[in-house]
Amino acid sequence: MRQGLSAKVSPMPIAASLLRSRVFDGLTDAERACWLDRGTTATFARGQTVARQGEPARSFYVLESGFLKLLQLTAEGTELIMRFVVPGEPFGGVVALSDAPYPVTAVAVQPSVVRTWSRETVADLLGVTPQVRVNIMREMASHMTHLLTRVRELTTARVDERLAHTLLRLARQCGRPTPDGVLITQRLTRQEFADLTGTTLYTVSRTLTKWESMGLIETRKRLLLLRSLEKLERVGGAEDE
Amino acid sequence: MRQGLSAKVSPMPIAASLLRSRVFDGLTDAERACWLDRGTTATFARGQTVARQGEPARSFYVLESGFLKLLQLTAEGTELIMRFVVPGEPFGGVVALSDAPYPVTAVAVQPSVVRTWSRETVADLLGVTPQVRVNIMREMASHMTHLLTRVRELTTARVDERLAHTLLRLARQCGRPTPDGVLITQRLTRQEFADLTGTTLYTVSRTLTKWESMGLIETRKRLLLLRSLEKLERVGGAEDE
DNA sequence: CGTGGGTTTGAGTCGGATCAAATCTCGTGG
DNA sequence: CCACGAGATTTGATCCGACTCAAACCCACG
Repeated sequence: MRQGLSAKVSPMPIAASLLRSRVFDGLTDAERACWLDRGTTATFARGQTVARQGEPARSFYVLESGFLKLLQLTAEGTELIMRFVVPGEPFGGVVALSDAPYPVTAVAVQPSVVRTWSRETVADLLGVTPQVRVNIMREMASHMTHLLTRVRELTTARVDERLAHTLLRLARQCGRPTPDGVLITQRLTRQEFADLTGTTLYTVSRTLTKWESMGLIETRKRLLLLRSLEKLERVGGAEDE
Repeated sequence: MRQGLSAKVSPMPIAASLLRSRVFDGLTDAERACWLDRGTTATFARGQTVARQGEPARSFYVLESGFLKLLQLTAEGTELIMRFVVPGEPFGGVVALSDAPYPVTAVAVQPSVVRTWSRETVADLLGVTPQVRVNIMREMASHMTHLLTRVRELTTARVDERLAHTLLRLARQCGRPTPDGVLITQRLTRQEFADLTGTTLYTVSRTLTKWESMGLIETRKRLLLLRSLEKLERVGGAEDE
């Protein structure tokens, strides 16, 4: 049923992204090792589902490598991307600690390796290293804040402004600096930008084209290059050309 | 001043809302009493601000009596209501446990009494009763889920549908059953409904008027009476007349 | 009574969704 | 290595929901 679980499971790899993950802040090396030991890894191909919205939460995850999107599906099937997950980031924590169904679906955008802990294992390990609970809460608090500003933007800001913020957020999360600006290191479709911003792919296309002609951004081999973060930040109020 | 739980009648119910608050689930009576002891109460008149968005978080709160709204302000001054707080509900918990500025402003809609714990006191008490941390996380998880569905609704649903959901949520939070339907026990202005739904007071007015003429709702002395929750739930897809 | 906050209602406008179609890209297999 | 086809993107034309502005109205209150 869950396609993802057919993925292969291996015990050995030591992922650097896990070691420096902020969920393990404040732990000793031994404690970190203990967490890693007790988790299993699973790999997912592009498009596979790691966890499904509405299912009872069975596991806590940290992404080792790859790239995931967390999304909500509407009744009509439109998908809305809540956020992306980059290596080192946890997900499913919300519910490994309270008990509720997963609030979102996690899908691999790139081939991904995920470290997994069962509910019981987490409960067990938290007994030994309660600091992790605090770290997870910190993550939650930060997502909460993001969601709040997103709700605010959705009701007050124009599409242009929201798209600009989406790009800036992506730049922060998976951008690489280059001489000409910040390159977003993921190939995202117009549709995905739209799902992320809460608009349609057509509007995204038009807007990006406009910005490209204004020299704000540039598309290089399917990747987006932001030439000026400052100017992007100012989009919204000052729409002229 | 604060005494054991062995019942003592007083004109002001002594924090009954606090005793049954879900933040204190799983605690013994003694532990609850301990929390209550260490908190101080403060009262706020209608319109006063309890905590301000952006300020460093100094306290954790539980509402004893009254009614609060948590809102975000935009640069232009538009306010957007994130949620209401009814007696027994905590707020500011997000940040008493991580450390970030308050993500929202809390304003008293009705004269309110608030129990307050300082950051340090909370840290102290959590050492003794760690269960409270879990309870707070459960609250956070539930708000998170609400925010997620709200974000989804804002991008996909029509105003009618969103307003209907707003009313249903209010009914759940502060509704009282009557023979004719559920009465929302707070006098909210059209503007507040709008701030809550992410629309304008004009659209709210038109929509409510329409629903009233359809017999879905009714205004009684400034309060809103929902005559049929079921029909309200079906609004959105089925707009006809 | 007046006065002011809240509400209703009307008319006009526009951002952005929708639908349709042409064009581009790139991975794939021949 | 090239040509093909599926998916992605661009662009145009049209339409509608909901915001905006303006004005009248309704009440609760002193």
